[in-house]
Amino acid sequence: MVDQQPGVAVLGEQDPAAADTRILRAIRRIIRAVDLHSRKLMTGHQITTPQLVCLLAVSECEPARSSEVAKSVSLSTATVIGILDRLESKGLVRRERNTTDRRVVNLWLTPDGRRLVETAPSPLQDTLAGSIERLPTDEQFSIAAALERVVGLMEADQLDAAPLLESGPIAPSREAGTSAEPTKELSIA
Amino acid sequence: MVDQQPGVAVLGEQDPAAADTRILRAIRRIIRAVDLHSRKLMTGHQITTPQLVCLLAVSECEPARSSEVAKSVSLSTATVIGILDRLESKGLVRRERNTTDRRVVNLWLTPDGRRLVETAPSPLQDTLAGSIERLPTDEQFSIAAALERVVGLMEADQLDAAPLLESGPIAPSREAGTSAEPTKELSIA
DNA sequence: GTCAAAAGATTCGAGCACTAATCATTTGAG
DNA sequence: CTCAAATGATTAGTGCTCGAATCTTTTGAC
Repeated sequence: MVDQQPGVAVLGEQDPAAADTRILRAIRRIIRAVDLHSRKLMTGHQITTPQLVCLLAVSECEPARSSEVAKSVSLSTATVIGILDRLESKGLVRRERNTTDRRVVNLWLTPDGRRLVETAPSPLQDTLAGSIERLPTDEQFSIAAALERVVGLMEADQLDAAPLLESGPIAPSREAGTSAEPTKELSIA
Repeated sequence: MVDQQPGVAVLGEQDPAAADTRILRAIRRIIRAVDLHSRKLMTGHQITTPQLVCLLAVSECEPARSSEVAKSVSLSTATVIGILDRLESKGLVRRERNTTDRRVVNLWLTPDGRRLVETAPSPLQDTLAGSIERLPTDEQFSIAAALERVVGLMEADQLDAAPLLESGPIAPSREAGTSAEPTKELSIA
Protein backbone atom coordinates (compact mmCIF):
# COMPACT_ATOMS: atom_id res chain seq x y z
CA MET A 1 0.00 0.00 0.00
CA VAL A 2 2.56 2.49 1.02
CA ASP A 3 5.51 3.35 -1.11
CA GLN A 4 7.83 0.50 -1.66
CA GLN A 5 10.17 2.56 -3.71
CA PRO A 6 10.76 5.71 -1.80
CA GLY A 7 14.11 6.17 -3.35
CA VAL A 8 13.59 7.67 -6.68
CA ALA A 9 11.54 10.71 -6.87
CA VAL A 10 11.92 13.60 -4.54
CA LEU A 11 15.35 14.98 -4.81
CA GLY A 12 16.21 15.69 -8.33
CA GLU A 13 19.92 15.60 -7.76
CA GLN A 14 21.32 13.42 -10.44
CA ASP A 15 24.60 13.21 -8.67
CA PRO A 16 25.28 9.51 -8.71
CA ALA A 17 26.20 8.86 -5.12
CA ALA A 18 25.27 12.07 -3.28
CA ALA A 19 26.02 11.12 0.28
CA ASP A 20 24.23 14.12 1.70
CA THR A 21 21.06 13.29 -0.13
CA ARG A 22 21.24 9.75 1.09
CA ILE A 23 21.78 10.97 4.62
CA LEU A 24 18.91 13.39 4.57
CA ARG A 25 16.58 10.89 3.05
CA ALA A 26 17.56 8.25 5.57
CA ILE A 27 16.87 10.65 8.39
CA ARG A 28 13.38 11.32 7.13
CA ARG A 29 12.67 7.65 6.89
CA ILE A 30 14.02 7.00 10.34
CA ILE A 31 11.73 9.65 11.71
CA ARG A 32 8.79 8.06 9.99
CA ALA A 33 9.73 4.60 11.18
CA VAL A 34 10.02 5.79 14.76
CA ASP A 35 6.62 7.37 14.53
CA LEU A 36 5.01 4.31 13.04
CA HIS A 37 6.59 2.16 15.66
CA SER A 38 5.20 4.37 18.37
CA ARG A 39 1.70 4.07 16.94
CA LYS A 40 1.99 0.33 16.90
CA LEU A 41 3.08 0.37 20.50
CA MET A 42 0.03 2.49 21.22
CA THR A 43 -2.48 0.10 19.74
CA GLY A 44 -0.80 -2.87 21.37
CA HIS A 45 -0.14 -1.44 24.81
CA GLN A 46 -2.04 1.79 25.25
CA ILE A 47 1.13 3.77 25.57
CA THR A 48 3.27 5.64 23.07
CA THR A 49 7.03 5.82 22.88
CA PRO A 50 7.22 9.37 24.21
CA GLN A 51 4.92 8.46 27.05
CA LEU A 52 6.98 5.41 27.90
CA VAL A 53 10.20 7.37 27.80
CA CYS A 54 8.77 9.98 30.13
CA LEU A 55 7.37 7.35 32.45
CA LEU A 56 10.80 5.79 32.72
CA ALA A 57 12.33 9.16 33.38
CA VAL A 58 9.89 9.79 36.21
CA SER A 59 10.65 6.42 37.72
CA GLU A 60 14.35 7.15 37.79
CA CYS A 61 14.28 10.21 39.98
CA GLU A 62 11.03 9.53 41.60
CA PRO A 63 10.05 12.66 43.21
CA ALA A 64 10.63 14.13 39.79
CA ARG A 65 9.86 17.55 38.40
CA SER A 66 8.48 18.30 34.97
CA SER A 67 11.57 20.26 34.12
CA GLU A 68 13.83 17.39 35.15
CA VAL A 69 11.91 14.98 33.00
CA ALA A 70 12.04 17.35 30.06
CA LYS A 71 15.75 17.72 30.40
CA SER A 72 16.42 14.04 30.72
CA VAL A 73 14.38 13.08 27.67
CA SER A 74 15.54 16.00 25.50
CA LEU A 75 12.14 17.56 24.97
CA SER A 76 10.76 20.97 25.76
CA THR A 77 8.86 21.36 28.98
CA ALA A 78 5.75 22.29 27.03
CA THR A 79 5.84 18.96 25.28
CA VAL A 80 6.45 17.05 28.45
CA ILE A 81 3.55 18.75 30.20
CA GLY A 82 1.23 17.41 27.54
CA ILE A 83 2.64 13.93 27.83
CA LEU A 84 2.36 14.02 31.61
CA ASP A 85 -1.25 15.12 31.26
CA ARG A 86 -1.96 12.00 29.28
CA LEU A 87 -0.02 9.78 31.66
CA GLU A 88 -1.91 11.25 34.55
CA SER A 89 -5.27 10.76 32.93
CA LYS A 90 -4.36 7.14 32.35
CA GLY A 91 -3.56 6.81 36.01
CA LEU A 92 0.11 6.05 35.51
CA VAL A 93 1.59 9.07 37.25
CA ARG A 94 0.40 11.34 40.02
CA ARG A 95 1.04 15.07 40.38
CA GLU A 96 1.42 16.71 43.73
CA ARG A 97 2.29 20.27 44.60
CA ASN A 98 5.45 20.51 46.65
CA THR A 99 4.63 21.91 50.05
CA THR A 100 7.89 23.67 50.79
CA ASP A 101 8.24 25.33 47.39
CA ARG A 102 4.82 25.65 45.94
CA ARG A 103 6.10 26.44 42.48
CA VAL A 104 7.29 22.92 41.93
CA VAL A 105 5.16 19.89 41.22
CA ASN A 106 6.31 16.47 42.36
CA LEU A 107 5.70 13.56 40.06
CA TRP A 108 5.18 10.03 41.34
CA LEU A 109 4.39 6.75 39.72
CA THR A 110 1.10 5.17 40.64
CA PRO A 111 1.04 1.44 41.35
CA ASP A 112 -0.12 0.90 37.78
CA GLY A 113 2.66 3.09 36.52
CA ARG A 114 5.20 1.18 38.54
CA ARG A 115 3.84 -2.10 37.28
CA LEU A 116 4.13 -0.90 33.72
CA VAL A 117 7.69 0.24 34.21
CA GLU A 118 8.66 -3.12 35.59
CA THR A 119 7.24 -5.10 32.73
CA ALA A 120 7.98 -2.39 30.25
CA PRO A 121 8.21 -3.21 26.58
CA SER A 122 11.88 -2.38 26.24
CA PRO A 123 13.00 1.20 26.47
CA LEU A 124 12.27 2.42 23.01
CA GLN A 125 12.33 0.35 19.99
CA ASP A 126 11.24 -3.07 20.95
CA THR A 127 12.23 -5.35 18.16
CA LEU A 128 14.61 -2.76 16.74
CA ALA A 129 16.71 -3.14 19.83
CA GLY A 130 16.79 -6.85 19.20
CA SER A 131 17.81 -6.35 15.62
CA ILE A 132 20.61 -4.11 16.66
CA GLU A 133 21.81 -6.51 19.29
CA ARG A 134 22.10 -9.21 16.69
CA LEU A 135 24.50 -7.14 14.61
CA PRO A 136 28.21 -7.69 15.04
CA THR A 137 29.53 -5.55 17.82
CA ASP A 138 31.84 -3.50 15.68
CA GLU A 139 29.00 -2.63 13.38
CA GLN A 140 26.90 -1.58 16.34
CA PHE A 141 29.60 0.83 17.30
CA SER A 142 30.13 2.22 13.87
CA ILE A 143 26.43 2.88 13.57
CA ALA A 144 26.37 4.57 16.93
CA ALA A 145 29.38 6.65 16.00
CA ALA A 146 27.88 7.70 12.70
CA LEU A 147 24.62 8.74 14.27
CA GLU A 148 26.38 10.67 16.94
CA ARG A 149 28.41 12.38 14.30
CA VAL A 150 25.21 13.52 12.67
CA VAL A 151 23.82 14.64 15.99
CA GLY A 152 26.93 16.67 16.53
CA LEU A 153 26.64 18.35 13.18
CA MET A 154 22.98 19.07 13.61
CA GLU A 155 23.24 20.42 17.07
CA ALA A 156 26.17 22.57 16.10
CA ASP A 157 23.95 23.79 13.30
CA GLN A 158 21.44 24.90 15.82
CA LEU A 159 23.93 27.09 17.55
CA ASP A 160 26.15 28.43 14.83
CA ALA A 161 23.75 28.85 12.02
CA ALA A 162 21.04 30.57 13.95
CA PRO A 163 22.17 34.15 13.34
CA LEU A 164 22.94 33.45 9.72
CA LEU A 165 19.59 31.97 9.05
CA GLU A 166 17.68 34.61 10.85
CA SER A 167 18.06 37.23 8.18
CA GLY A 168 17.72 34.72 5.43
CA PRO A 169 19.09 35.46 2.01
CA ILE A 170 16.63 33.10 0.43
CA ALA A 171 13.97 35.58 -0.50
CA PRO A 172 12.16 34.65 -3.70
CA SER A 173 11.83 38.28 -4.60
CA ARG A 174 8.17 38.93 -5.26
CA GLU A 175 8.19 42.60 -5.96
CA ALA A 176 5.38 43.87 -8.16
CA GLY A 177 2.47 41.80 -7.05
CA THR A 178 1.63 40.52 -10.45
CA SER A 179 -0.29 37.57 -9.13
CA ALA A 180 -3.75 37.52 -7.71
CA GLU A 181 -3.39 38.11 -4.03
CA PRO A 182 -0.02 39.54 -3.20
CA THR A 183 -0.65 40.59 0.34
CA LYS A 184 -0.79 37.26 1.98
CA GLU A 185 1.41 37.00 4.99
CA LEU A 186 4.12 35.63 2.80
CA SER A 187 5.92 38.88 2.32
CA ILE A 188 9.20 37.16 2.16
CA ALA A 189 12.02 39.58 1.64
CA MET B 1 22.87 21.70 30.40
CA VAL B 2 21.14 18.68 29.12
CA ASP B 3 22.10 15.38 30.52
CA GLN B 4 25.56 14.82 29.34
CA GLN B 5 25.51 11.23 30.44
CA PRO B 6 24.11 9.62 27.38
CA GLY B 7 24.09 6.21 28.89
CA VAL B 8 22.73 6.52 32.32
CA ALA B 9 19.47 8.22 32.51
CA VAL B 10 16.68 6.83 30.48
CA LEU B 11 17.59 3.31 29.68
CA GLY B 12 18.21 0.95 32.50
CA GLU B 13 20.56 -1.36 30.67
CA GLN B 14 23.76 -1.70 32.57
CA ASP B 15 25.64 -3.02 29.58
CA PRO B 16 28.98 -1.21 29.72
CA ALA B 17 29.09 0.55 26.39
CA ALA B 18 25.58 -0.18 25.15
CA ALA B 19 25.70 0.62 21.49
CA ASP B 20 21.98 0.23 21.16
CA THR B 21 21.36 2.80 23.82
CA ARG B 22 23.65 5.21 22.07
CA ILE B 23 21.88 4.56 18.80
CA LEU B 24 18.42 5.07 20.17
CA ARG B 25 19.40 8.18 21.99
CA ALA B 26 21.08 9.60 18.92
CA ILE B 27 17.96 8.95 16.87
CA ARG B 28 15.82 10.89 19.29
CA ARG B 29 18.21 13.81 19.21
CA ILE B 30 18.32 13.76 15.45
CA ILE B 31 14.56 13.92 15.32
CA ARG B 32 14.59 16.87 17.63
CA ALA B 33 17.30 18.63 15.66
CA VAL B 34 15.40 18.18 12.43
CA ASP B 35 12.33 19.68 14.00
CA LEU B 36 14.19 22.63 15.43
CA HIS B 37 15.81 23.26 12.12
CA SER B 38 12.46 23.28 10.43
CA ARG B 39 11.18 25.85 12.86
CA LYS B 40 14.15 28.04 12.18
CA LEU B 41 13.54 27.73 8.48
CA MET B 42 9.99 28.81 9.15
CA THR B 43 10.87 32.00 10.96
CA GLY B 44 13.51 32.84 8.39
CA HIS B 45 11.68 31.93 5.21
CA GLN B 46 8.01 31.42 5.99
CA ILE B 47 8.22 27.82 4.96
CA THR B 48 8.87 24.63 6.88
CA THR B 49 10.90 21.65 5.82
CA PRO B 50 7.89 19.43 5.12
CA GLN B 51 6.31 22.21 3.10
CA LEU B 52 9.47 22.73 1.12
CA VAL B 53 9.85 19.04 0.46
CA CYS B 54 6.28 18.83 -0.79
CA LEU B 55 6.69 21.92 -2.90
CA LEU B 56 9.70 20.35 -4.57
CA ALA B 57 7.77 17.16 -5.15
CA VAL B 58 4.97 19.08 -6.83
CA SER B 59 7.43 20.86 -9.05
CA GLU B 60 8.92 17.59 -10.22
CA CYS B 61 5.82 16.08 -11.73
CA GLU B 62 3.97 19.23 -12.25
CA PRO B 63 0.50 18.26 -12.91
CA ALA B 64 0.88 16.34 -9.68
CA ARG B 65 -1.66 14.54 -7.58
CA SER B 66 -1.84 14.55 -3.82
CA SER B 67 -1.29 10.81 -3.75
CA GLU B 68 1.79 11.11 -5.96
CA VAL B 69 3.26 13.73 -3.71
CA ALA B 70 2.56 11.64 -0.63
CA LYS B 71 4.24 8.66 -2.15
CA SER B 72 7.27 10.56 -3.28
CA VAL B 73 7.90 12.20 0.08
CA SER B 74 7.13 9.12 2.17
CA LEU B 75 4.21 10.59 4.08
CA SER B 76 0.58 9.60 4.34
CA THR B 77 -1.86 11.35 2.06
CA ALA B 78 -3.67 12.79 5.03
CA THR B 79 -0.52 14.51 6.14
CA VAL B 80 0.19 15.81 2.70
CA ILE B 81 -3.31 17.21 2.34
CA GLY B 82 -2.71 19.37 5.36
CA ILE B 83 0.62 20.56 4.05
CA LEU B 84 -0.90 21.33 0.67
CA ASP B 85 -3.63 23.31 2.39
CA ARG B 86 -1.00 25.52 3.94
CA LEU B 87 0.97 25.82 0.73
CA GLU B 88 -2.20 26.80 -1.08
CA SER B 89 -3.16 29.39 1.48
CA LYS B 90 0.29 30.88 1.10
CA GLY B 91 -0.27 31.09 -2.62
CA LEU B 92 2.54 28.71 -3.52
CA VAL B 93 0.48 25.95 -5.12
CA ARG B 94 -2.83 25.87 -6.90
CA ARG B 95 -5.42 23.08 -6.83
CA GLU B 96 -7.61 22.29 -9.78
CA ARG B 97 -10.10 19.53 -10.30
CA ASN B 98 -9.20 17.33 -13.21
CA THR B 99 -11.88 17.61 -15.86
CA THR B 100 -11.64 14.17 -17.36
CA ASP B 101 -11.58 12.31 -14.06
CA ARG B 102 -13.22 14.46 -11.49
CA ARG B 103 -11.91 12.43 -8.58
CA VAL B 104 -8.43 13.70 -9.30
CA VAL B 105 -7.06 17.05 -8.22
CA ASN B 106 -4.21 18.53 -10.20
CA LEU B 107 -1.55 20.46 -8.37
CA TRP B 108 0.41 23.29 -9.95
CA LEU B 109 2.99 25.69 -8.72
CA THR B 110 2.01 29.33 -8.74
CA PRO B 111 4.55 31.84 -10.01
CA ASP B 112 5.51 32.50 -6.42
CA GLY B 113 5.85 28.81 -5.80
CA ARG B 114 8.05 28.42 -8.82
CA ARG B 115 10.19 31.31 -7.76
CA LEU B 116 10.62 29.83 -4.32
CA VAL B 117 11.61 26.47 -5.78
CA GLU B 118 14.25 28.09 -7.93
CA THR B 119 15.89 29.95 -5.13
CA ALA B 120 15.10 27.27 -2.61
CA PRO B 121 17.19 26.94 0.53
CA SER B 122 18.69 23.55 -0.29
CA PRO B 123 16.48 20.52 -0.22
CA LEU B 124 16.33 19.94 3.45
CA GLN B 125 18.91 20.89 5.90
CA ASP B 126 20.50 24.04 4.73
CA THR B 127 23.65 24.42 6.71
CA LEU B 128 23.65 20.79 7.73
CA ALA B 129 24.19 19.91 4.12
CA GLY B 130 27.15 22.22 4.12
CA SER B 131 28.57 20.64 7.22
CA ILE B 132 28.27 17.23 5.70
CA GLU B 133 29.90 18.32 2.49
CA ARG B 134 32.90 19.49 4.40
CA LEU B 135 33.48 16.06 5.87
CA PRO B 136 35.91 13.71 4.19
CA THR B 137 34.16 11.75 1.50
CA ASP B 138 34.70 8.39 3.07
CA GLU B 139 33.15 9.58 6.26
CA GLN B 140 30.18 10.90 4.34
CA PHE B 141 29.65 7.48 2.94
CA SER B 142 30.09 5.66 6.19
CA ILE B 143 27.51 7.92 7.77
CA ALA B 144 25.11 7.35 4.94
CA ALA B 145 25.66 3.63 5.13
CA ALA B 146 25.09 3.56 8.86
CA LEU B 147 21.87 5.50 8.60
CA GLU B 148 20.61 3.33 5.82
CA ARG B 149 21.45 0.32 7.87
CA VAL B 150 19.23 1.67 10.61
CA VAL B 151 16.50 2.48 8.15
CA GLY B 152 16.64 -1.06 6.92
CA LEU B 153 16.34 -2.48 10.39
CA MET B 154 13.51 -0.19 11.31
CA GLU B 155 11.51 -0.71 8.20
CA ALA B 156 11.98 -4.44 8.46
CA ASP B 157 10.66 -4.05 11.96
CA GLN B 158 7.55 -2.48 10.59
CA LEU B 159 6.85 -5.45 8.40
CA ASP B 160 7.99 -8.39 10.44
CA ALA B 161 7.00 -7.27 13.86
CA ALA B 162 3.58 -6.04 12.94
CA PRO B 163 1.67 -9.29 13.34
CA LEU B 164 3.56 -10.16 16.47
CA LEU B 165 2.89 -6.83 18.06
CA GLU B 166 -0.71 -6.65 17.06
CA SER B 167 -1.97 -9.16 19.56
CA GLY B 168 -0.40 -7.86 22.67
CA PRO B 169 2.37 -9.92 24.16
CA ILE B 170 5.56 -8.03 24.12
CA ALA B 171 9.11 -9.17 24.13
CA PRO B 172 10.57 -7.71 27.28
CA SER B 173 14.14 -7.68 26.03
CA ARG B 174 15.38 -6.78 29.46
CA GLU B 175 17.56 -9.40 31.04
CA ALA B 176 20.14 -8.83 28.42
CA GLY B 177 21.51 -12.26 29.03
CA THR B 178 19.88 -15.30 27.65
CA SER B 179 16.62 -15.44 29.49
CA ALA B 180 14.02 -14.80 26.89
CA GLU B 181 11.45 -14.34 29.59
CA PRO B 182 8.06 -15.55 28.44
CA THR B 183 5.62 -12.89 27.44
CA LYS B 184 4.48 -10.62 30.16
CA GLU B 185 0.91 -9.49 30.15
CA LEU B 186 0.65 -5.86 30.89
CA SER B 187 -2.92 -4.88 31.15
CA ILE B 188 -2.94 -1.24 31.73
CA ALA B 189 -5.82 1.07 31.25
C1' DG C 1 8.92 45.47 53.96
C1' DT C 2 8.37 46.14 49.07
C1' DC C 3 8.49 45.17 44.58
C1' DA C 4 10.93 43.61 40.47
C1' DA C 5 13.16 39.74 38.66
C1' DA C 6 13.66 34.79 38.45
C1' DA C 7 11.97 30.21 38.46
C1' DG C 8 8.66 26.67 37.75
C1' DA C 9 4.52 24.96 35.68
C1' DT C 10 1.11 25.56 32.55
C1' DT C 11 -1.68 27.31 28.55
C1' DC C 12 -2.09 28.87 23.74
C1' DG C 13 -1.59 28.61 18.93
C1' DA C 14 0.41 26.41 15.08
C1' DG C 15 2.28 22.65 12.38
C1' DC C 16 3.14 17.76 11.49
C1' DA C 17 1.87 12.94 11.47
C1' DC C 18 -1.00 9.04 11.64
C1' DT C 19 -5.39 5.88 11.17
C1' DA C 20 -10.09 5.53 10.31
C1' DA C 21 -14.13 7.32 8.38
C1' DT C 22 -16.46 9.94 4.71
C1' DC C 23 -17.68 11.87 0.21
C1' DA C 24 -17.58 11.99 -4.73
C1' DT C 25 -16.61 9.78 -8.80
C1' DT C 26 -15.47 6.11 -11.83
C1' DT C 27 -15.28 1.33 -13.08
C1' DG C 28 -16.88 -3.06 -13.81
C1' DA C 29 -19.73 -7.25 -13.10
C1' DG C 30 -24.30 -8.87 -13.90
C1' DC D 1 -28.41 -0.22 -17.37
C1' DT D 2 -27.59 -0.71 -12.38
C1' DC D 3 -25.43 -0.93 -8.33
C1' DA D 4 -21.50 -2.54 -5.65
C1' DA D 5 -16.66 -2.12 -5.40
C1' DA D 6 -12.59 0.57 -6.23
C1' DT D 7 -10.24 4.92 -6.37
C1' DG D 8 -8.98 9.57 -5.09
C1' DA D 9 -9.38 13.43 -2.02
C1' DT D 10 -10.67 15.01 2.10
C1' DT D 11 -12.24 15.34 7.10
C1' DA D 12 -12.30 13.77 12.05
C1' DG D 13 -9.90 12.70 15.90
C1' DT D 14 -5.62 11.93 18.57
C1' DG D 15 -1.00 12.78 19.78
C1' DC D 16 3.71 14.95 19.53
C1' DT D 17 6.39 19.09 19.19
C1' DC D 18 7.71 23.69 19.64
C1' DG D 19 8.10 28.89 21.03
C1' DA D 20 5.79 32.45 23.17
C1' DA D 21 2.67 34.03 26.57
C1' DT D 22 0.72 33.57 31.33
C1' DC D 23 0.22 32.56 36.16
C1' DT D 24 2.02 31.60 40.68
C1' DT D 25 5.43 31.56 43.92
C1' DT D 26 9.95 32.55 45.59
C1' DT D 27 14.10 35.23 45.85
C1' DG D 28 16.77 39.12 46.23
C1' DA D 29 18.02 44.11 45.91
C1' DC D 30 16.96 48.15 48.05
